[in-house]
Amino acid sequence: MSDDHESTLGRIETEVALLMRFGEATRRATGTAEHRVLDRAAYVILRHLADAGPQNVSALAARLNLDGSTVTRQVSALQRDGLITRTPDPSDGRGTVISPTPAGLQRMAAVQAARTRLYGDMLADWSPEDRSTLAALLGRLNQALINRNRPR
Amino acid sequence: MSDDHESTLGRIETEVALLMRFGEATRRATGTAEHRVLDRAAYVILRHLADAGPQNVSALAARLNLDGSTVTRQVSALQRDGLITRTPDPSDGRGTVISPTPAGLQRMAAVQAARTRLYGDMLADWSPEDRSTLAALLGRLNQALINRNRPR
DNA sequence: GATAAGTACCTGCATAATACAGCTAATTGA
DNA sequence: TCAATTAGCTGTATTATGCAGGTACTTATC
Repeated sequence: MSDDHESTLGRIETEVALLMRFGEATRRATGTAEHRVLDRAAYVILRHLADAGPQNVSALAARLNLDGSTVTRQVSALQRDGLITRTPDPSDGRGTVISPTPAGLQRMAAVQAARTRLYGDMLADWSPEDRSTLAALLGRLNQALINRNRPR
Repeated sequence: MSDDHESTLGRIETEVALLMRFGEATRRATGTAEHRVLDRAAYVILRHLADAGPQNVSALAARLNLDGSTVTRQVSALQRDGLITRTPDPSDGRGTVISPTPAGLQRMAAVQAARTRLYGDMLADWSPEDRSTLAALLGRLNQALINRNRPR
């Protein structure tokens, strides 16, 4: 347990906490008017549906660390706005499969593009190496978080 | 605007969004019982008081990207629990200076240590270089966020 | 194949953090 | 002196979330 380790971990902890604050503030500031539907988890849901294909509520909830009821409500809102469709699961009468609609994918892509543009602006003076290093390390950090939350 | 840039930025955007979700889930899971006081902004408030010294509500709100009323309530809760003290600002009769109490600093340090330990566990198999690189890049990312929010 | 146990989803509540609007008191500037 | 500004507080609404309970369906056991 060297001082180096401690201080580096402390810095990581600090920076992550700060990043959270900024992320929340940004989400609040940007998501007020038009696409309020994509607040919070909704964007991540559409994102995951686009990435991993249609799936049911439970799978989404497990993947996104959310309660099933929360996902149910998010999905209902998304359906109300025509961004996803619910179809009965042919292999399980209890379940419903959630699929993104073209409009949903479009909306998601628009938000994604806006966010990506935002990062592009902010990181305009970063070297490509630093950018891809950040992406890689964040990916590893998230993987570590996943492994911790799901020791399986 | 090469494809490399786009995809790297996209990855950063993805990973940050995921990190947010995990952070919220973790906070919810850990902060339930005992030190619920340090939920959300409260921890960051104590943290900032410890780092930057006693200051008034407005300064905290500006620094933490929060509404003044939110900070007022957080500070009230912290005072109720004996973690900060309010003293009249000698140089401005309207203001009150918020100072951490020893108990507050202790509580903050305990949470900080727990979080740091958590990161230590998760990043146990990371090389010291990768850790410090992550810390540095997160710091630069936050700085970029600060610069964007306060173009000043 | 009948019944018990488990699962998927939904709904009704409660909670927690937050913002906004409006208020009072104090400061500052003309 | 008085208008404009600022610091902080309080009332109200919003929003995302979890938990508890209910219903319909599935799976396993005998």
